[in-house]
Amino acid sequence: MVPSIAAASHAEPRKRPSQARSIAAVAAMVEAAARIIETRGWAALTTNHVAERAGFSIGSLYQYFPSKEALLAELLRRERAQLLREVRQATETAASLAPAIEQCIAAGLRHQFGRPALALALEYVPASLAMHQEDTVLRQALDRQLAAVLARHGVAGSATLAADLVALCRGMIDAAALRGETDAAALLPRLLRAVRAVLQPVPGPQ
Amino acid sequence: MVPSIAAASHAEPRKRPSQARSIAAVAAMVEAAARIIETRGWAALTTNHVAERAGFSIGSLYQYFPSKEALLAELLRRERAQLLREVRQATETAASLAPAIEQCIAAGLRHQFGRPALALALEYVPASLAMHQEDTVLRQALDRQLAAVLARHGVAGSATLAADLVALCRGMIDAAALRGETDAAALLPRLLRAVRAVLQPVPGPQ
Amino acid sequence: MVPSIAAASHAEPRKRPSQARSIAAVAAMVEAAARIIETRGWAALTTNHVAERAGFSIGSLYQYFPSKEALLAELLRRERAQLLREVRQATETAASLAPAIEQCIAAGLRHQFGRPALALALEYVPASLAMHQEDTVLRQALDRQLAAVLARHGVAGSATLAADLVALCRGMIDAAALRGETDAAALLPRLLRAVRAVLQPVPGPQ
Amino acid sequence: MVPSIAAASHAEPRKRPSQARSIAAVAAMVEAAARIIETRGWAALTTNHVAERAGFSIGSLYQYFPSKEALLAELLRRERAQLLREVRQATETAASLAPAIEQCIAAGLRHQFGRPALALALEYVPASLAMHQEDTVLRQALDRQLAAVLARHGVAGSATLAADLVALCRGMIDAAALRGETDAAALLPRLLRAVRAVLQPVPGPQ
DNA sequence: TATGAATGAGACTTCATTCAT
DNA sequence: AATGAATGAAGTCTCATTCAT
Repeated sequence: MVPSIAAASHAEPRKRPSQARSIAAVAAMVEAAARIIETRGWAALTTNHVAERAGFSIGSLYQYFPSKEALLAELLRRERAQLLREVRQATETAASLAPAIEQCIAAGLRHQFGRPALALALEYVPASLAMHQEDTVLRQALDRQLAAVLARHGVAGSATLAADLVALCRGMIDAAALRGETDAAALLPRLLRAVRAVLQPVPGPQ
Repeated sequence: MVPSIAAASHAEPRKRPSQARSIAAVAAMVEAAARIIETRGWAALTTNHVAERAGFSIGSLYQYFPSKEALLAELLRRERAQLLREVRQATETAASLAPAIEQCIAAGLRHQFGRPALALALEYVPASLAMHQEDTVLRQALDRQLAAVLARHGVAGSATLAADLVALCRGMIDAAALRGETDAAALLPRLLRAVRAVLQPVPGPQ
Repeated sequence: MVPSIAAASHAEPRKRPSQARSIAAVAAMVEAAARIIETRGWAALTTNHVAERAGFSIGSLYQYFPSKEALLAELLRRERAQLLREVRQATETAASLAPAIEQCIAAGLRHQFGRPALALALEYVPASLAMHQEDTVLRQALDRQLAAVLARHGVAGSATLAADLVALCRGMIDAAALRGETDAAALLPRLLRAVRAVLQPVPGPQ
Repeated sequence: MVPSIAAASHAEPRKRPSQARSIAAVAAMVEAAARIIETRGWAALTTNHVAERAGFSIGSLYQYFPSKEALLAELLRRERAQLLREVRQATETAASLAPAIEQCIAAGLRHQFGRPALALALEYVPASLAMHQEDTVLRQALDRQLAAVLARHGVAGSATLAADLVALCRGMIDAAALRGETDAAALLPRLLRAVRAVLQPVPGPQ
């Protein structure tokens, strides 16, 4: 009856926390989850463990989240929201395409290398219907964000191109992180080069 | 949420199967696991289920694999070995760099779109120490393979560049698969363009 | 996710037990459940407790029953089947209506006073969809059984009448048990009298 | 399966409500409980749910009732008191035995078919020591009520007979309700006939 | 060697009840 | 008096793994 990830309609936190205490509690639990994933991996992420690390009882956790999955979804949102915000800001403030791109990539790197273990783990969220939807939504938001910048600056075919560029960067960043690279500064020029190259008009044959 | 994988001491099959029957048994179990992952996801991959689908008893499964993790490792090896083999062949038979690259990418696409659900799922293997090591080894093998081609054809800085190229392709392919793209032919030119662009000598700032 | 009685499709035991050991295991668990209900009430009927009393691990219990509810359904069936069997035999062997009725009532009394606490408790099965259906089916079977006898012996309006007679007896027997009466012999004549009276042709006014 | 009711020391409301507000609060909570049982069954009857439906905080509920069980006991009393009152009135105003009986039965039918789901559910109160005592007391009160009428009208052996008559009616009414019968008018003559038949002097064997 | 019944730690979740505010 | 956040014991159920046959 319980387990296996029920296709849940409850990937939302249980209370729109209105009071300061509630907000703090939710934040504490999400952060506890983040730290466990970071330090001990998905396998150690049990609801009891999260509650304990957050300094609450298990009952309290379930007062704020209807399920383990909802907690995870919230964590995913929290992390991705941060990235999305930075990307949005970059695309809105940059004067032209080049710096916009550059700042987006920088944001991506900050996101990945700020808490590398966490960021990497969140790319591999245990699949489940609800989580997958959440994930899809957030990925699309990022793709759209970039597509908009490209379009605004007159780049053609932007939707697919944007998705490819995001995917390409993500692939390179994740692989670097997976190999244990910790130097974002060393990665940045490689990313920039790749992205610029792909954005270059295709040289005609010959 | 995720059936935790008890950390097993070795991720090797229990016996170098000497008899034809053993080889067939191992293959049947690995394939059963693959089919379950493909059709019903990680959550449904229980050892009992695998044994049943393979037409064996659970006891027999544990005669061939010391742990669930070892079974997974074998599956991962099987899949990646196939890709490695094709890539090696491509790099060895191709006359020059361009067709070598092209055939590598084609191999990657075949691998991903041959059994898309499986390939995608295997990028999200529930992390664990042993699996992670296995995964690392196989990724490095691929990276080295490509680095060798690049070096042979006089491309400088080949190690990092190779890793980046592999990562870039993997990122784009996975993202496409995740979005539900099923048309490898449509993806190929985008990959080729990206790889070629990155391989192009950097235009001087002039 | 777990609790509250999920409207289960699984009120059937998990294995049609084919081997002697399985049959014994199922029987042991059902009987353990019966004894717990008898001695300590519904509240003490936990799956862990049942398994322990049956001398099995909790895992084994779930190998034979897909849910707590299925175990209960099996117990209900076991008990009611016994009653149904006796009633069927009574109705088939009795030469005329009077002894048929008499033997049915005697069967009812045996059933109730054989294991009074259990019989009483089973009249108050915690409602749930699956259990309720099971219960309904078994009640109807009993009603139909009696209706058939009545019809065979030329009593008109038998369906409703039979249901009423069964209900009337059940009410009297349960109430007696609830009051702590333990003397079936004292109850039998009262039941007989009531049933005969109701079966008597209605005396015309005047 | 059944939310176990912690054995509470007393099943009395916490205060003889002296103020109008208290009386209203108690009534609101009891009615909320009734409605939940009616509409969503025993499984949904949680104290938090009751408090919410009644428009109070869970803390307030525990100011008026020492335990969930006390709340249930109060509900049981409320429902049975209503029935008892009607029965008492019937027995006190009726001129002779026949109409007294008739009105008692009518009261029983009103009680059952007025709020059928509730009345039926209350016959299946999750057993517990305190509730069982409460239930016993109320059943006895009803039995005594009827025994008194019988005695007053010169029917011999009234105590047991009364108990049997009550039980018989209860059995028939509950079974009808359980089968989904909703027509009290159709049930009344069957009940009357049964009761009258049982009250008839036993015909000599002749 | 093969079988599959048995194990049991441990996961998720609920809900009656308390108590600081 | 009222609130509702917090508690935590306890319940159901799963699944990797073992071992007697």
